[in-house]
Amino acid sequence: MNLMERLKEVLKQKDYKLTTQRKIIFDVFSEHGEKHLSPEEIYEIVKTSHPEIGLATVYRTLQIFDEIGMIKKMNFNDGCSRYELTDENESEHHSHLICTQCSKVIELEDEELESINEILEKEKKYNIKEYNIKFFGVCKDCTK
Amino acid sequence: MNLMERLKEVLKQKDYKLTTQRKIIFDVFSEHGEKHLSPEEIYEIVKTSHPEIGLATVYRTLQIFDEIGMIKKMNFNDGCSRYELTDENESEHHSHLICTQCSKVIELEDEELESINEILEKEKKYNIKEYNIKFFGVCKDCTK
DNA sequence: TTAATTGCAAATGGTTTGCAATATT
DNA sequence: AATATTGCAAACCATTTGCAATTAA
Repeated sequence: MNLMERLKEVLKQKDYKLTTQRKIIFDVFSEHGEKHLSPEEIYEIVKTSHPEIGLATVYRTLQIFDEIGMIKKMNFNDGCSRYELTDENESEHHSHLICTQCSKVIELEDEELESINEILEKEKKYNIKEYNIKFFGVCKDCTK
Repeated sequence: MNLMERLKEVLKQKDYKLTTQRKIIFDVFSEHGEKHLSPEEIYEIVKTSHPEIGLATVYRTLQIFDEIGMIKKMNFNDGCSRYELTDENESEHHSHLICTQCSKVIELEDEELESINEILEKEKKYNIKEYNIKFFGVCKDCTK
């Protein structure tokens, strides 16, 4: 099942309507899957093809997408929230490297995260459902 | 060396003055060491004994304390930033459990974090200086 | 004495909300 | 047709800033 169909299904399931605006905003995520977009950035992208869409709609839509689990809200301490498309497979585990020099955000690869599962095992007594790990350091580009 | 002396020293080292207000605000951390306080909460505490202190001073002071490394700014997605006294020993590594039901924040114990070091080893190629891990789940109280 | 710091009030900027018009089911 | 959603503008709220008065060094 592709992403848009999944969106359609999950929206219906929660009694939300599939509006033109929601489709357009969701498309931005499909086309910028790798990035962590802020509401303002999404608004700017959407405006180029659909100038009539309001910023408030973007915010409300992001809230709903987050609530139904299609995207994930995150905070990189840069003054705004950022959103990333949820990965169907390992949906609730997030791990990023944030470069303290250029502020670039790098997604860590699966293989690099194996040991996290060990920690989760250890922490089972807390009923952990999700984790969010940020490593702060200097990325390869800035190290040069 | 006690905390206040350390503050005094680090402030001087960075050419900041040790003002009455800074002492008062720092005392709040000594007295509420275990909590993650927001600027507003600190302001409320401080006001009871020193009503003349302004909220802006609290914000500016927290910024400086964070900059000089005496406290650490963190974000629990509850609409404000929160600060915690820096631990001299393992200063740059933070790990919390956030209860998704009661929003309580629990600091994880050292022993529970051993495996994090393994990850850090693995990630050395990124020049990692600091990490910040949040586990989301249900705490013991809420599990009952 | 002099530059940093403070308190206050006003400004800022990301996010939310009220409401009448519009679109989805 | 009934209800949710939209766009707009105004409101909100955490945080920042300008400035004249105060204080630490």
